[in-house]
Amino acid sequence: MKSGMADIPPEHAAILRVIRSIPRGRVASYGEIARRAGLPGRARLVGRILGDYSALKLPWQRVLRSDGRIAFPRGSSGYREQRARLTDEGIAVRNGRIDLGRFGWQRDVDAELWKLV
DNA sequence: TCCTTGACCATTA
DNA sequence: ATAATGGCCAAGG
Repeated sequence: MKSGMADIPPEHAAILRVIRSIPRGRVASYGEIARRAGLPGRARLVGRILGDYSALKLPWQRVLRSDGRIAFPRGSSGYREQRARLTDEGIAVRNGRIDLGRFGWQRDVDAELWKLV
C-alpha cells in the first residue's frame, strides 16, 4: 500500500518528536536531540532535518551547538532570527552564545536527579 | 560511483 | 580559548 503524501521515515519522526518536546525557555544541542531520539552520533541528521522540515512549525530556535552557540554564521538572517526568537522566550543570548548551565534542557534532568532546583 | 558539502560532536593538543 | 582530527551520513553534482 502506498501512504500517499507524508510518510516520514521513523528516524525523522523520532527526531521531530524530540524537538517538539523541548520545553519553552529551554534549549538542547543537536547531539542531545539525536541521543534522546535513540540515534546517538547522528547530530548532523538533526541539522539536516530541521532544514528539510522547515515548513513545519517547529521550535527550531531551541536547537544549538553542543557548546551553546547558535549554529548559523554571525550576521546571517538565520542567526538574527534565532537570537530574536530565543530572546522573546526569555533565553539570554550573549555573543551568540547561550549558557547551557542555565537554559539547557539537560539541566532539568540534572535537577531532577540531584535535587538542586 | 566518487567527491564535496553541511543548522554537528568528542577528543586531543 | 582556538584548531586539527576522525566520526557521522544524507544530498547533490
